[in-house]
Amino acid sequence: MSKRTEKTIVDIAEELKLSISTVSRALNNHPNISVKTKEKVKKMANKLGYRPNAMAAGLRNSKSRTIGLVVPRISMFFPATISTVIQNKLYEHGYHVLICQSNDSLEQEIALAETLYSTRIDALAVSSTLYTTDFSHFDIFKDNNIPLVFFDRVPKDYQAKVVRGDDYLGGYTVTEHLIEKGCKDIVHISGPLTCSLYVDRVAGYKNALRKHKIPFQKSRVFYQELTKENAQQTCEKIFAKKPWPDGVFAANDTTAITILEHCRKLNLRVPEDIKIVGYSNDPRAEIITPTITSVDQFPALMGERVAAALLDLMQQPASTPQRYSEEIVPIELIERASSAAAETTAKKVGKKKVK
Amino acid sequence: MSKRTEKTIVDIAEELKLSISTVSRALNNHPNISVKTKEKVKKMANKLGYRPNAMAAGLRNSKSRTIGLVVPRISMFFPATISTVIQNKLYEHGYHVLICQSNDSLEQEIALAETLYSTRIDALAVSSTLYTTDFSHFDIFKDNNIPLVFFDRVPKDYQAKVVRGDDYLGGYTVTEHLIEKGCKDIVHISGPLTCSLYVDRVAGYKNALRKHKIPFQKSRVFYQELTKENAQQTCEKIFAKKPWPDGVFAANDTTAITILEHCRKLNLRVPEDIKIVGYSNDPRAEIITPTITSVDQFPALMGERVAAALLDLMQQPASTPQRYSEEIVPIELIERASSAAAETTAKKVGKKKVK
DNA sequence: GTATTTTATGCAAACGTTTGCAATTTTCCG
DNA sequence: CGGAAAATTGCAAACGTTTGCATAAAATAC
Repeated sequence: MSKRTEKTIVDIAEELKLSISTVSRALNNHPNISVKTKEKVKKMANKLGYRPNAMAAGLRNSKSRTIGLVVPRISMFFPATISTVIQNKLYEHGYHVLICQSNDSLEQEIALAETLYSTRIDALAVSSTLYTTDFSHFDIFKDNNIPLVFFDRVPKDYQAKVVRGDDYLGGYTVTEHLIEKGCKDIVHISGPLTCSLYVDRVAGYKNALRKHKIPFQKSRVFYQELTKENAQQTCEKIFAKKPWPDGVFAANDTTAITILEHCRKLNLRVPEDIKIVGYSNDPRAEIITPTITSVDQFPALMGERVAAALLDLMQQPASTPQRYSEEIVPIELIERASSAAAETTAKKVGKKKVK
Repeated sequence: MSKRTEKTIVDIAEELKLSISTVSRALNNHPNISVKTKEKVKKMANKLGYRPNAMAAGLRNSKSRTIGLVVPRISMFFPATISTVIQNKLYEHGYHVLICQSNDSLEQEIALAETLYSTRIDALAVSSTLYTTDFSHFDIFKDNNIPLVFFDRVPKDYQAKVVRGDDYLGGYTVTEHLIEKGCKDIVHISGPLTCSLYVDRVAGYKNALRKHKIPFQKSRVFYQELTKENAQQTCEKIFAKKPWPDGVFAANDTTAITILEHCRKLNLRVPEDIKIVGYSNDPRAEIITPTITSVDQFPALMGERVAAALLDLMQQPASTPQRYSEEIVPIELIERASSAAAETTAKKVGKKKVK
């Protein structure tokens, strides 16, 4: 294999005794080129096994047709689903998506911003690290009029297009739900407050308590990265001394599941002795016994909104003042067995899948 | 914002009254450049907010520093984990990974191969569609000496580097396990035979049966895309008429879970009346009640092997005859409650998490 | 049959790097 | 201090496209 095998439009031009520009235009279906020539060119391109060089084209018109996507991790249900949707949607429009993971490390997120900029992505969508409070590493994109969309984990005070869930309402709804089912002492396991969405959920939690005249107790809220390990530790703390809570609002399903398992070990009955609600509606929530009440955040819908926002921003001329609107994706409480009211437990559990 | 804001090495050169080449070399730490100049250049680069243009560099030396990754879907546990590992590993070495999803559509896979080639990726890793039997759309990569690694769902007769699980052993081990636990009539729900890994698992299943003198019955094997919906339909068929099987070997965990739920509806006790084993060790398998025995395929290890193979192949000069070796990642049966022997059920179930 | 419009093609510059080779400067040594 | 070797720096071409402008060819009009 002698290398030198890469065919270019120059080769096509020579072969056909045409100019390079004609070939380029023919391949791009430029209207000024006659149908006859176009056919000839395309046929020859095929024959020679020509493949366009995206880097050359990209360099020429400073468009990479690639979009950056930064998420904490794709192994988590919620961001994975969103990423899938974004990618498929944008692919339909001829864009590649560079899916990158920050692994919830601010340092990695900063590095990613830098290298993604170097690849001259046409737009960027990001769901930030839990610990990102300063978003200035994304300034480059703004400064250069590169569409920038934040979703799910979004900045608080940073001018940019935002697509997020209704976390205040989520927190409120869950808490009120638990109260209505009879809980008087509800623990909330939250993510760190460096992430605004948890701030909102906590606010919802507090307001629901207030509305129902239940005193808010600082000691009943825990702030932590929502991993299984942390959930286990927190369980130890919660159940170290009585009184035990009769309700738990966990800010994700991994945490809810871990608590459920812990309760099982303590021979606490769920939902009779303690009710549990998670968040995000992870597929595991409806598989475990008892099934866990959770909050659906409609990740597919969010993905579509993000994709639409990206396409929209790329459409409008760079001169257009970037739109900094905020879109809110609805949430829906999915009631399951883990939070059923005591007397209706049997019914509720039996209810699912009534074909 | 007047555009024209993008700084280039030319700007740095002018600012510093240096030549473009010196600037380029300085930024790349070329040994011929004096330390003093390097510092000066880097400082100015910073000051001007210079960011290298990866496309220009890529065009010049026909290296994109980007690697393609094609998987059926990233929302599935197994490929998601592998993708994560590959991406993180390659990122450490300065490569981007374009994670793309074929959505199990051959058509999309072919299109992806084409467009990924156009972006001049430096290497490609792929886990194919269930239905890919003809792999010739990847010929372009081979013909142009672009490293090509297949993993998990790999081709049967196609010259390329391959990293795959030990599916024959997996099928054999699961089947023998069920037999040893007392099953006499084992149904196997397999993926379509267009995908070689299922061929291997079926072979393992058959051989285990033969070894234990259990006749193989064609009607006890089902071939289907392993979705929840298909699993439900197959359940209908299996339990439409007696005798019912006393063991099920499902080729993935989604299927195993669906069967388990179906058995619950039929008031069949698992594992007492029927034992179930899944495949891939999805996190859901150890959350459901009873927990489901499954086969760990060590996705992280596989991801590392794939990443290593990619890096290795990119290292060696294009002239080196491409190595077409096959690496086999081990598997391990993770025994759980769903396949425990009748008499030991209690013990087994109680055993997990004995702190 | 010439002038004018319309349609189709070609020229050449530009995009931002990298790099072989040549040129220049510095260092070193007797 | 002269000259050679070593250390720096610069020139210019190349990577494969796209595109404004100019030109050529064909079609239309008079």
